[in-house]
Amino acid sequence: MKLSANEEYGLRCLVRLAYAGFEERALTIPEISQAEGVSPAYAAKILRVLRKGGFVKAARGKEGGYTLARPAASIRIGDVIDALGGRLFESDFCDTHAGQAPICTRSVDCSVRSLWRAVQVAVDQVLSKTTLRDLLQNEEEMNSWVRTIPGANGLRLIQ
Amino acid sequence: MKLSANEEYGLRCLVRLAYAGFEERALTIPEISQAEGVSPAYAAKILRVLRKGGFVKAARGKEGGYTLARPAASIRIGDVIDALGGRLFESDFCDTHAGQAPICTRSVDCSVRSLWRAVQVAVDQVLSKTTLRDLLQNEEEMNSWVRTIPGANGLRLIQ
DNA sequence: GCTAATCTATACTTAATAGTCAAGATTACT
DNA sequence: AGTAATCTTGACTATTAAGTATAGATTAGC
Ligand code: FES
Ligand code: FES
Repeated sequence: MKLSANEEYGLRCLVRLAYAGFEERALTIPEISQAEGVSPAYAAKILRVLRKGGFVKAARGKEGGYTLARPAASIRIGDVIDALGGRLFESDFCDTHAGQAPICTRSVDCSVRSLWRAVQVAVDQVLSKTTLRDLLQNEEEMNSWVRTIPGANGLRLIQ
Repeated sequence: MKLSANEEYGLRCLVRLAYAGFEERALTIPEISQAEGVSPAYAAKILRVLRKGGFVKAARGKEGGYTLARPAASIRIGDVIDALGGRLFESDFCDTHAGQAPICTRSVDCSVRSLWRAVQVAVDQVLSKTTLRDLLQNEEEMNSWVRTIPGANGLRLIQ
């Protein structure tokens, strides 16, 4: 249960593009790569995923670069994370368990599955209510915003 | 953001041991391996992690096998998952970002970090309130139980 | 003490993810 | 048309996670 490298860097690239969008500015791979501290080749690979997911668009040639494909407020972070790293608990998760025969406690009636589903729902509750626009604020503002997510209102971010 | 194989199988092994505990029975590696549909060698590897985490204890020799190290009600699933697969967002996560120089949007003031923290809190809210004892019920019972978790009360398990 | 059943430890192989490289395609500018 | 800046693609290598193999240690029962 780890964030993948794609998720970590991909989201950060998107945020950076969103900021650049304020000034109607496209960012090139070298710019993004340097800003995020990853190699240009790797940045390119990540940007490709984001492009195929429909979150950014690219312009080639001189004066080219990447921009958001649509307004930050209409980009759900949940969708972004799905594109970059898949879901924690896919709906076919239990079809692909290792063994064939005596799967789980009681096959079709499994409390563990219920737990995983609950965790996925908890994650989705945060990620599907957050848009890229929401990430364009400083950490403190973001902390208080997160507390307003319905269903997650008990969240204590300060440990 | 995927469940690791360790997490998936490790938790299932624990649940099985908990059921066996009802009858004061130890389970051997061959038994567990067959029940969960993984190789004996792999089951052994997973059981070792669980043992080192203090969740199960092993008895060697004839009549040996694994049993829970303590009552199911005192085994928090959050702790189990931590031992099996680490946390989504470790506290030093942002210290270990790739590049050195211009980390994240504004280094010490990062909205992305706040979001990851919120996701981690959401996950913990489910996992730290669930004990192994809670998993010893059927799926339907488990579903309704999960809905009672404070802060997660908006959870809809049926999609 | 011997044996068979059991766990334990470490090393090894395979598969998946992370990250790099190089050749090609597009565009703006002159 | 030529050139330099840019994205695009697929193949490659490196690192980590998943899974296997093997030899050793412990215990119960005879
Ligand atoms: S049936 Fe998939 S976790 Fe139990
Ligand atoms: S500082 Fe770590 S995600 Fe921004």
